[in-house]
Amino acid sequence: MEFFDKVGKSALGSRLRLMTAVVTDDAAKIYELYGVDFVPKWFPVFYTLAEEREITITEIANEIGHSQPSVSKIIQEMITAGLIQESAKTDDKRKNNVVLTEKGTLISKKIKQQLEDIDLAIEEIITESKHNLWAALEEWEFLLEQKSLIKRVSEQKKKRESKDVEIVEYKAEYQQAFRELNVEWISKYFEMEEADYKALDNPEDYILKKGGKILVALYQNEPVGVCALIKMNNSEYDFEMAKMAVSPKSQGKSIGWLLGKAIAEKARELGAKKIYLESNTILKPAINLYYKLGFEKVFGLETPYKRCNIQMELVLR
Amino acid sequence: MEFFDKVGKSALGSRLRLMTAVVTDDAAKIYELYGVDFVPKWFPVFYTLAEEREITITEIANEIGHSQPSVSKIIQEMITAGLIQESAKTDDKRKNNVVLTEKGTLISKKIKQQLEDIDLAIEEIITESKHNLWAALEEWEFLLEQKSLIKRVSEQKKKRESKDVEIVEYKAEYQQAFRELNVEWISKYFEMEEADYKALDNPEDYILKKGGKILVALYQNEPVGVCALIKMNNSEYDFEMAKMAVSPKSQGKSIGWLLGKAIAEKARELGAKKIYLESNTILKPAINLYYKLGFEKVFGLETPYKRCNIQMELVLR
DNA sequence: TACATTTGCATAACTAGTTATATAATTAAT
DNA sequence: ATTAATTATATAACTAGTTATGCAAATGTA
Repeated sequence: MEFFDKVGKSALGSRLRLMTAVVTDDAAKIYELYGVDFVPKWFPVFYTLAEEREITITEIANEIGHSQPSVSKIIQEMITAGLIQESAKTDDKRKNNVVLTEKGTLISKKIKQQLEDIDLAIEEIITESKHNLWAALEEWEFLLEQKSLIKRVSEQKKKRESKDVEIVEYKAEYQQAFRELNVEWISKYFEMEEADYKALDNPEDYILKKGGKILVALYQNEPVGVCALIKMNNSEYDFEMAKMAVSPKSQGKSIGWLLGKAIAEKARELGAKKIYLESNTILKPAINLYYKLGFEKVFGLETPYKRCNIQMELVLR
Repeated sequence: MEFFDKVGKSALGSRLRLMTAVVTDDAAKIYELYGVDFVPKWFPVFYTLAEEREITITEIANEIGHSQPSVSKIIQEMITAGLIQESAKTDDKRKNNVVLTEKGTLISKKIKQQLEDIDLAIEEIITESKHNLWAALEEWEFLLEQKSLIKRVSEQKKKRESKDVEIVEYKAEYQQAFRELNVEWISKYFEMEEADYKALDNPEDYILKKGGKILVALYQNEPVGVCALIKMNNSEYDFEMAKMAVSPKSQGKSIGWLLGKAIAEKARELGAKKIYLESNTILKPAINLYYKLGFEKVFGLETPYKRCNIQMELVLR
């Protein structure tokens, strides 16, 4: 199909579907060729029964990777066709154990030769081809089990989008964004406090002039995240990382991570050995981010904020 | 899936179906991730429209390998969703040309980034894997186009079955089979003639004692095909190949071919340079076989059989 | 030019799967 | 010993495709 060369790999699903149709269409013709009264979709169920003697419907479904209702229907069809029968009931009356009938066993023998021929035919194609479809499917089953396609795509998305994120120094024009982004999350989870208003209304005086820094994350030139480094009066810590806020609309672009990294770098540039932060454990994603950035729990410093119930530090190196 | 290791390659269809399901399930989630109001099955049609501007339903179907009704339904859904519209009718009033709406064009742009991300994610899997699924599918499409799976399987079947065919010399116990197999086809297509009865009722006297030979094809120890080499009174030919008959139930096992080859070999052993045969052109598969065995048309010999309308010879070397 | 054939599309009916849900039997927990 | 939760199955409704078929328009042909 020329189409697939044009579209690219994102049409993998369509390409697989077409190949599946080609193969299963021929499967039906193959049973006809061998004069066996058999429907291709029965095969996985039938095979399992031929191997396992006696087995429940749900067990078959798990074995062959179908849904339970699918197997349930197939079983009914095969009972009608006289290939299988319900076996002597077990003690568990919910279970519907099934076994091959005599006719079923006969067909199973008849089919054996056919399966070998198919095996050889497919083996022949594999020999003719450079890329082994069977082995590729096996590998893909494993790789997608390890990390699903949606996970992989979402990682690509993040990677691409975080490339479009730019971290810049605070300018007066970002004051409104600095205030709004912080007010948004603080008032959502807690209540705005005196110290908040001071810093957010007048970052120039309350943060920058005291020797602090503010960084802004721009996405498509719009400020979508902010974070401040506030000078502390403390022998152990030079700076507190605070007022980190990321617009909910821009989540999933690793903006928090990029801001945190940049702030730590900035603190290092300014000669700090350790930085400090205060937060609250109900902010799970934030706490998670702090751990990822390398922060560790500490105890005992005094704080003007009611909402603080966890304190952390990051040793810079 | 452990199941597939057990079953073997004949479950290729099932394995493909499962992989298709895994991939297309995630496809739906991917559109959700990107906040696009879009159904995965629309994609091939949508892509074609985005590329080709204006195109008919049947053309799309051919392009993407779907059936026409499938595209027809998808088009209807996408019209309802406002992504495409019927374009200014062409002069051919049967045709239903469709184009993207403005909304459609917008989504097409929005989707571009997404497609690139998917492409990269799949590329990543390909890099991680030893066997390239995408390339394998491409190759298989080509190889199955060249020779379908059913064709390949049927060749395997023939190959295997012809191994179980044994060509043996005539014995008295095969007289009944020799007669019946021949009577079956002769009386089906023509009428039994005087010369037939003589040879079939008493091959010992009429064929063997005159220096001829009869070979019998056994399949699972049952006689399923016969062929005679009859001594001729002719300066040019030593033998006539005649009374070849194969049981209709045993067709497709190359029995005719094996008998013919064996008869030619036997004639060579007996010192013949050329052998001769008579037949009728309504027996197309037979004539075909004779050509395959190397026989060529000749003209002019006299024959006792009414049914003869073609004469052939095989030069032995 | 009239009639047969072909083409493009829509619709209906089918297929092989799915998810959602109901029911009965069993097992676990109080 | 009840009651709640879980398990095994069946059934219903849905999905994404297929073939079969009918109709109207266009094309080919005697």
